[in-house]
Amino acid sequence: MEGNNFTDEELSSDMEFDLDPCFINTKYECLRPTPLKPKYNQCLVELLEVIEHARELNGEERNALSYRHAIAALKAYPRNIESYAEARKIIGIGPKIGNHIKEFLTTGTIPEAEEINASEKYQTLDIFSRVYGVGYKTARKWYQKGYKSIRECMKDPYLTHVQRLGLELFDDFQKKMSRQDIQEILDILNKVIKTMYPDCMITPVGGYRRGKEFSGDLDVVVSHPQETVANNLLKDIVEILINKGHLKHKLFYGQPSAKNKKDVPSELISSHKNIMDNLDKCFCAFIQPSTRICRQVDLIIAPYSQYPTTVLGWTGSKQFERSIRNFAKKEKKMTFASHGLFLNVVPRRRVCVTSEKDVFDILGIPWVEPEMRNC
DNA sequence: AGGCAATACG
DNA sequence: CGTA
DNA sequence: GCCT
Repeated sequence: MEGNNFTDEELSSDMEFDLDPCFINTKYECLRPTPLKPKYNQCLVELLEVIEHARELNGEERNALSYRHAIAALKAYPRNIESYAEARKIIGIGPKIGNHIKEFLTTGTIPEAEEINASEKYQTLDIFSRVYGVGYKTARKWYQKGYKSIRECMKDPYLTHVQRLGLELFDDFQKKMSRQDIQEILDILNKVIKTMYPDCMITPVGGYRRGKEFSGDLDVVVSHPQETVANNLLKDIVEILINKGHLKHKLFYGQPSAKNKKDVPSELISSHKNIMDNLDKCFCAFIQPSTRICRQVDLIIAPYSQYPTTVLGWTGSKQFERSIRNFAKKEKKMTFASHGLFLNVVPRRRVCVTSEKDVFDILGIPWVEPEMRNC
């Protein structure tokens, strides 16, 4: 070190190697805002997302998760990454992904991502996995059987009921909804549901609430101040939507059957009587009047007391949800789920919340607008 | 070396 | 177990 | 694949 009379200033003023001070460098994505459309690192993020998706299709979930962490950080980063050293300082970017970034900085692309994009196999797996009811296992099975198109998959003799529906509705479900399309459906839901239950609360969640310009589906959380009324909510709503000709199919219909069976060491879980607090939901194919296109609409019913956590839990993004759950468990000895916030002490205790912000406050997470939860 | 979100349905 |  |  002798002879090197660098001042602190000089040592740390290599902007190239310093993280932007505005960036919140954390492994918990929920602790910082992540915009839907970042101003920086867009191209890099797109390429890394290609690799991430390929890992998922390959069944390498943990590997894919690592890419997701890195991508989330880059989306939140307030300027373009300019060096390998800079990238490596970001929590979540290790040697492998760091090398991809180095390649990108010198060549303008990532070879592995280019190979994946050019691969017929991945193009096909990608299509198959977009079918409702089909994950990477089924997609790969179909690919191995030699299927090349959705049409060929429809001839498969082992389709589940849901997969058959997913294939039949594939073309419609592929069509993205504009915010106006979604508003049209929301207007109908509001009118139909409030005519029957004037006090019903109806909140659109999912990507729409996060500000997405186009959505593949619409998620809606419905609740009612009177728990007794809320009991038949889903059944009544689905029934009336069918009667009015809006619903074409039920893709998934789960009810809160009072079966809290299993080894339950009993009474625990909640201090209240809400053990049968399964959320009920109906994923359905909804015919949009103006276009006659079948839209995937997910109706989620929440007991009034769980309304805030359900809205938070269904707003996403997927990574934001994983992050907030992870943070709650690791840093606060709590469990967060759509059906509530719990303190993991001896008798596991439900923590009452009256708003979405309550959850952030209790967990000690700075408020993040829905539009900034796009990690 | 262990963990990576959580949970219900078919 | 596979999917959402 | 990355963090602890």
